[in-house]
Amino acid sequence: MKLTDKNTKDQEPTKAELEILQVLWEEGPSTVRAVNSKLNEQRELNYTSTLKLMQIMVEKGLLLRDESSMKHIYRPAQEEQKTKGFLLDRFVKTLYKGSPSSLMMQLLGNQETSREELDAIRNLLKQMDNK
Amino acid sequence: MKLTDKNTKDQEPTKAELEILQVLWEEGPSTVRAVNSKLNEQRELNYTSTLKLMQIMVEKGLLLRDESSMKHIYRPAQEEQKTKGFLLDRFVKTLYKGSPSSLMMQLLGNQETSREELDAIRNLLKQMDNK
DNA sequence: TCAAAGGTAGGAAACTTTTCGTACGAACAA
DNA sequence: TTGTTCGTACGAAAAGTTTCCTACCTTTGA
Repeated sequence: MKLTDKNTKDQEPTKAELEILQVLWEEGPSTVRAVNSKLNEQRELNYTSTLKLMQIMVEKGLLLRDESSMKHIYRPAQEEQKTKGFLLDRFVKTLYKGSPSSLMMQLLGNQETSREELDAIRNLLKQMDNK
Repeated sequence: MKLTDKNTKDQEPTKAELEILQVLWEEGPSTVRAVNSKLNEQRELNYTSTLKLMQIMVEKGLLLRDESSMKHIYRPAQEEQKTKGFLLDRFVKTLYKGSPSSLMMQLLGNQETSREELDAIRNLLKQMDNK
């Protein structure tokens, strides 16, 4: 992280940080051990590695920590939707010149999308019309 | 890059590498100088930095290089759609459990999407029906 | 009581990615 | 011819990310 970003509400979780956020969004506020256990279902990772990363995330403002008990409880500083929305916007901007329909074209053309998914998208558009 | 990945068709351009790919997709096969000039419209970046990065990308197999002239000509090894499709799939998988409609919901709910964009998406869905 | 288990903190090592300095050859203009 | 410009190659520094070792404290069970 650049010096100038130190206090500027950086956002922008790294890959490993995003993994941790996903666990916390899914499981709710958790201890380091709980998060680490979850991560270890996917890959091997030392307890202190997870601890260190989560400590860094507190410094960055990505996580909040309840220190009242000895076992600290961590939770995301931002809501899941807000963070993912932010990442999505950047993604569309970077790869598709900010055009959602371009992204859609890629997405639908790219691989088979299930009937359910297509219906869900159609309903979504209908709802937009009604507004 | 891990040793074990050295020869395994890595894909997965980094952030800076993606910038270079975007330029080459947009401008067509180019020299390092041309790419660097383009990049410098956005941010300051030394010529040799761009050179080094593009050399690395050749090693990784991300770019191809025509060395027949003194001024080497670089071009992407993969098509734009293929690479972006790959990145998009991973993005959906990582953030939205592989559900395109979830992503859409976020995208459309998140910010105002223009009438044109919505129409384009509707047409896209119609075309899917006709298949 | 006291050893074992489980917790945090902090620093350093290992990797990856990004940036640039330096060396050196080829082309070109004066 | 000769110096300036423009090109590549290479190595290393700088920056960013990830992993883990070690120290040390608290809790708990025998």
